[in-house]
Amino acid sequence: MNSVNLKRLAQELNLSIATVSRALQDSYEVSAHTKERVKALAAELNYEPNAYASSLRRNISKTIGVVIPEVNNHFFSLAINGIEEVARQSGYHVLIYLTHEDYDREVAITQYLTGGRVDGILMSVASETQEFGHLLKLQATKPAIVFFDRVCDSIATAQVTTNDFESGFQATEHLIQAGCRHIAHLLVSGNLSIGRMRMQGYQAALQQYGLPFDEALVLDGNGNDEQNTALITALLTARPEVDGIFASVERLAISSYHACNGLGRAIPEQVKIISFSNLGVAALLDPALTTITQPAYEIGREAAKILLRAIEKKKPILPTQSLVLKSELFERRSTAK
Amino acid sequence: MNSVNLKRLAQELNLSIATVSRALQDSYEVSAHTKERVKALAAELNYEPNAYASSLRRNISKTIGVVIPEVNNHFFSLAINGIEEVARQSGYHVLIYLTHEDYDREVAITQYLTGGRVDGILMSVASETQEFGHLLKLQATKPAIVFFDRVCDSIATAQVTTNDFESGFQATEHLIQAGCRHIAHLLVSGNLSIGRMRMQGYQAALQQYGLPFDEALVLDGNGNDEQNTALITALLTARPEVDGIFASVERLAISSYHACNGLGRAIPEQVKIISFSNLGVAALLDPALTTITQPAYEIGREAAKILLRAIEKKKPILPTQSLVLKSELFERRSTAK
DNA sequence: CTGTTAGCGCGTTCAG
DNA sequence: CTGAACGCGCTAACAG
Repeated sequence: MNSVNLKRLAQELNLSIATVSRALQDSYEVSAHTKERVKALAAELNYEPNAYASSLRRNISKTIGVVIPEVNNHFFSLAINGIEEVARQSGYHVLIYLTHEDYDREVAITQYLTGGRVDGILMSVASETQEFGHLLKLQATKPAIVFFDRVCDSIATAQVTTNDFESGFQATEHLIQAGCRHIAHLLVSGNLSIGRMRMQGYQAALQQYGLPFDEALVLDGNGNDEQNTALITALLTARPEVDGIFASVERLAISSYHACNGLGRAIPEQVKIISFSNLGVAALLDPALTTITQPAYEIGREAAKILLRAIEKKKPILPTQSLVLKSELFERRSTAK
Repeated sequence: MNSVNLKRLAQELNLSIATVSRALQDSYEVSAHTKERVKALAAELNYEPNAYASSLRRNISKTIGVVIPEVNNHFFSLAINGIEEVARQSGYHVLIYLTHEDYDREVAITQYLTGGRVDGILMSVASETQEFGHLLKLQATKPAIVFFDRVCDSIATAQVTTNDFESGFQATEHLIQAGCRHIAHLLVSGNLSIGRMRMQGYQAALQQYGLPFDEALVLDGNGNDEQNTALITALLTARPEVDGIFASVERLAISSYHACNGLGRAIPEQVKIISFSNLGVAALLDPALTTITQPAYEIGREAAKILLRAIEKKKPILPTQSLVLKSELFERRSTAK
């Protein structure tokens, strides 16, 4: 272990530990001269305070935990980016935990976090999670929580989300205005709040434009890519009138792309595709795919800001601090019509 | 703060703090009966040990730090996945720090980590980093370090890398065997070890197959996507004989793809492209792009395993424990010729 | 088998 | 302005 501690500095300078401690904290009750001496030696010996001793004493860890389903996803990794940025600026450290959409892991993780390891938590709940007892238990102990993207309404705290209903509406409207009359919707994990909201936006748009809602045009793409492609191919074969596809997640847009290519349906002449882009891939796939992008980086930043502000002020986080950011509909370079 | 601590348990059970502590650790010198009583109450009150007190006392944090350039990258996020997996299994926590390829941040981060916050560090050095003083300083204090992917040879420790020279050779050979005679190489950050190795593999393959090395066919793609696309377009225009492109990173393969499309060069009939895939995108772009994929997840796992094993055994990490994993050349579904 | 004691390194009284 | 003393919650050595 690193043996450069306050005691060592105090000995070398013939000062007491208390004075050294105060000097390093720029306490007003220490002479400028001693401050200089102390800081000089600290720098020379590469003194770094022991974070755990400090945390133990002050009951503050300067650490936040990020609990997310996975990291290998454009949305979440951008969010982490934003979180880390804000945390670093405020001198906080970031612990990361992946649930892999597994309920049991989520419970185990929240249990660790009860132990005072973190001052606050940023969380996106796993798709499997249906019970929220572990979150209530967590809330009962110290750490502040802010949910982002995948929220939990049972807990009274702030949430940072995107306008999924509106975006779903907008996406569908985009296809309708482009001339589509038979629009399929590919959703994922009906269990997730975000999927439901997007779906509702889809239905609302259909209704507003006087198009029928046909349940047969809604697919649940829970399988792997091959299975999804097969499902979509089957749908397009059975219902050749489908002229638009609204994919709730990017993976399904890619499967749609392959399905259309396989069937020789031209994109976008015969079938127009619009998709949420959480992978950042579709934008590169084909200029003809229109994407809706969540402001992942900003979501991370804003969620972290709310959390850190609450921690620093030692105030509870209120649901009224929730934020809804806007996704951006991104139409690729105009396709040669 | 959570006031369920050993003292509280001890009081309620009329036992000493020490006994409660031992019981919770399944010490052999505690009666089965008391163990039961203690554990029952601990479970009931949701006792979770204070991690910092324990760390302070035992001088072990059960935490590792991961220092990487960015997280929004298929390679690094998969690596984190592997790291988190191994860490979780061994009861370790994972702190994450992003350098954004910035030398000063890297220095600041390594300085924090001197403070005993972590037992070990997994690191991929920033592309900007040329001086390694901060890493030497870090090594002088406690934490064990293992480098992965972007290594630092000045530090005597284990590294987990991929066979970049061989892969570069193999990629070039693949193009040659497919009939290419004028192969361009797109590299990135000549400063990075991995880029150099791939480039050397390229040169070695050319030599072995008796093809000339033409420096004009090597581009450094450090700009943004548009700039890179322009550069490649210029190259392909100036040197129409180019019939193969070996991209060192995926971003450049995508730019190549767009450049070829812009010039009306058919892929793969006129130009064959092969690329390292660190984004996981190219594989979806076009079946005609052949990719070389680093086993990112395994790299993360193996690096973490080496690190944790050393920590647990309290033994220094030797360079001889280094590992070289193999990248996989992944030829997409045979393109209809 | 259990209790007492002594720190880990730091921040914060309370005295001077 | 500085020092002595205490305790955060936990573990480990030493007694019994």
